[in-house]
Amino acid sequence: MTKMHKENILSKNQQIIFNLINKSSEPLKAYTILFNVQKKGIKAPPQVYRALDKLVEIGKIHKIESKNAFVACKNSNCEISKATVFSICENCEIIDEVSDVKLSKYLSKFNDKNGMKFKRFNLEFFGLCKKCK
Amino acid sequence: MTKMHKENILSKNQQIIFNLINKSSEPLKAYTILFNVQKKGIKAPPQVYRALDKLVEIGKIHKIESKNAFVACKNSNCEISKATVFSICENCEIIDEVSDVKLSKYLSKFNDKNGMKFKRFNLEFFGLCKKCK
DNA sequence: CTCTAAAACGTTATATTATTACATACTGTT
DNA sequence: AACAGTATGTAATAATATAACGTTTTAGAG
Repeated sequence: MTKMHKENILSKNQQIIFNLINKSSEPLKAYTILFNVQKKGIKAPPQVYRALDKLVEIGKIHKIESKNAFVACKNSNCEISKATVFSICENCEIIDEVSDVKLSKYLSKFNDKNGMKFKRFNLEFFGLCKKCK
Repeated sequence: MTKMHKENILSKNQQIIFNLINKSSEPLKAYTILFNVQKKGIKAPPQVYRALDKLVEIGKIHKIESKNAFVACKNSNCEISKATVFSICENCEIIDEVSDVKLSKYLSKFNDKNGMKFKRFNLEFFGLCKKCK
């Protein structure tokens, strides 16, 4: 018998905000999201941040820390939400989630010299994308 | 003849702020820095942020993106300021710069499938440190 | 030395990002 | 129905960061 997964049905606000992020071609910032969902009744920052926190927690979206922006996870409902790798173009700011199993495994297995056991990591690569170089 | 290095003499504000960060046992946030250097005549946020930007640029300090905090570089005046790796304890928030040549080389050589050439990366590992686990 | 361009500085105001605090409502058990 | 846990709505405010000025200092070039 395979491991059961909780359905992770999204609440109303979570669904609205996830839909917006998911159909966006670029990472969205919290206040950009807020402006775009006000017509749907989400009027205040805490509503947005609470939904974002939850969506990050369950792996539906990721936060690009260096940009304070959020993207939908592209990796099959994100089994690897605890192991994120992004590529960021320093010119046009286009951001992609890097899916490299070898890299992810390598990093997931990494242990430092202080005997610290890592549960999670976030890696952000910067450079110039094809178009901008 | 060996390659010449610019001295990178710090300006007054840069030196004050670097000294503070360098002697701190933990990452410092911009406004914590501001409060701590007001007696030295640095009174406004832009003065702090400008110095921080410069110090990051020349590799004397690094920004921990997930914490909006700054630490002094521990790697011999930081030849590798474009390739940073940190370990962060999720409980006590202690942060260390990870110096693993193999890891750094592996990541520096990494190229993604979109033909993007990376110039820089930042990796943040999260877990529980020895004490907290 | 003097001129100049770049870097650094000082200051005010404001923009952007994120949280606290508290009251209310919904959801899924027992 | 009663309860616990999650989600919601709202107002206020905290924390982080930048814009836009004008001035001063620094480091080289001539």
